[in-house]
Amino acid sequence: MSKDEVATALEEIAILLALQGENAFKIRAYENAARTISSLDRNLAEMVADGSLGEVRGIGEALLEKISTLVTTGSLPYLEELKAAVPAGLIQMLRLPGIGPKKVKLIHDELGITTIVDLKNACIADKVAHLKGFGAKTQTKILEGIAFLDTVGQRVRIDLAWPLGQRLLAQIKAFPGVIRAELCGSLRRRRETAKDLDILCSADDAGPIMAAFVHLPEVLQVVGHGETKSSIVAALMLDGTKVVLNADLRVVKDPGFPFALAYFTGSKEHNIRLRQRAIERGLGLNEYALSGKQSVACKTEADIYKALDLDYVEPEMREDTGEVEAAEKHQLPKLIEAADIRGVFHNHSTWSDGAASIEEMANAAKALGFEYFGIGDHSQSLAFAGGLTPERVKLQWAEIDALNQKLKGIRIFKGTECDILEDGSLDFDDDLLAGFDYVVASVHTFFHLPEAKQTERVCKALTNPHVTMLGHATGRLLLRRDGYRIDLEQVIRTAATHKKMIEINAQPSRLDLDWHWVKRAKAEGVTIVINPDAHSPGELALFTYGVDVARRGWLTKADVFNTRTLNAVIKSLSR
DNA sequence: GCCGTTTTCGGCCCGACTGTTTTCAGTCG
Repeated sequence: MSKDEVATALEEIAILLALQGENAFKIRAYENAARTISSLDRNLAEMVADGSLGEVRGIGEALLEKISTLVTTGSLPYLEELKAAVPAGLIQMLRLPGIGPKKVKLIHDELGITTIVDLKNACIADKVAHLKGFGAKTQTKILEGIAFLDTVGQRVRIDLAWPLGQRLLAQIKAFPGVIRAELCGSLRRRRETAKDLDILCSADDAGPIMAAFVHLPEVLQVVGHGETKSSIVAALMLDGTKVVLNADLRVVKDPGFPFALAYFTGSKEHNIRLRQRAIERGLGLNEYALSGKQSVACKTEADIYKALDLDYVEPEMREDTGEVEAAEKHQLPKLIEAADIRGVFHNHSTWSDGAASIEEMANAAKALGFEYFGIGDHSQSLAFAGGLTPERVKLQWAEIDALNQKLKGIRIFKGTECDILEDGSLDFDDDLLAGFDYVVASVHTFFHLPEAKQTERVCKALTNPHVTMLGHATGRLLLRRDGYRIDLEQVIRTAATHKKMIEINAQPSRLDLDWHWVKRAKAEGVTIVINPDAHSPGELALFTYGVDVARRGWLTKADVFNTRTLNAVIKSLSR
């Protein structure tokens, strides 16, 4: 069983225990273990085998045994027993806003309800309002929640959440009396998806700001309206997609702004580490202050970290995956920035399934400030995407040569996104591949292969001397489709051995390689390349989402190939 | 269920808001 599968199993245990009314700290132990396992940067099976898993913080005797069983046998009797004891419908109920494990348990124990449908009927029959701790409002809230179940509370991709967040933020900044305002939460940490928007502002008088917030034009529903905190459901149409997200606004006094900013940026796990650190120093940290016998004045977040004897941690690294330790030892990397990117390689034109000519794409790349730009249209077997035959490849090369004569200030590279065939061979023969400046090797077919076969297939492609980089390593589509099953550990090692790069595909629906694995790839010495996989001029700008992933994966400018100068890239590709 | 220079028991981050309650539990982040 893979790391992610083990983590999912542990999360499931935590949820099932909560529904049984177990001790909250026991539940947290499972939640923590799930997170710890998914962010391990070593092979889990190896750690089970050599016993080093038991040395990991948060993994004690009981968890070690359960994880070992999961890894070696692929299942866990304890989990199966829990599942058998808890109806699946109860887990669905947890998605209802304002409804947690305690209330779900009561609904089940008192009314024998096991499905959402039964719950809805019980609410309509006015049975739920009479439960202890429930009332008419809770019952109404449950019914509203069921009606919204399919639209609200779902995670949303960052490229959709970000514009909605910015739109709300801009209006809040314009409210009279607002001194400072910022997007916090997972959006500030640049997670690939968001469940809600956390917005913070400072002002002397919170009342008018709360009132104005719940009346913004994007408000679909007011969930809460307190003195300093309000929650809304906000909606916005973006390119034909209706984006619906919960948004919370908190108002604090301006001197407390840095504390609140740190607090609401999270992650929760990172905050807990900071607070524990404050306690060790005889201080207390919350969203208002860092204080002991007297409060420690902090003008910025950096001051807070300094007061805790830590270097400043960029929001993207605040996941409690080693950043606190690194900040203590002054070993945090200086993260790459969008401005460091000098060009991109994996892009499409009308030669295959793109929407614009090579010239239009190249000019758009130049307008973004890029020095070089690579076309990597599809290869022949991908007929549905207009894959190029060898004959058309040569015609395309001639066009690129002509454009390189004509255009100034941007160099176009001849590339291909060459399909990896089922057996791991490539879709063009070696002679043709040798004629490209670079080759992106990608999987677009046979997603269903068993993990070992898929891994062997991709690793074989990586041994081809003409391959430069691996495209979208898992084929995942965020919130829509899991990636194909593949042992990324082995893929990364193979890439390292054969000196191949791995792409961070910056399409917001992909963001593949995932940041957890980016960290791992860096540790193995693999060079990363950030590509927008642009199918139109406008999509070139998506590369910044790839930079976000790189930052979450702790990459510096030096770790990323396309931060290099044109001359350095030419030199490297001609080897 | 985990952890330990306060070490094998008794803690485990903490505050806002809501809805239910006459002082608080549950939920959320």
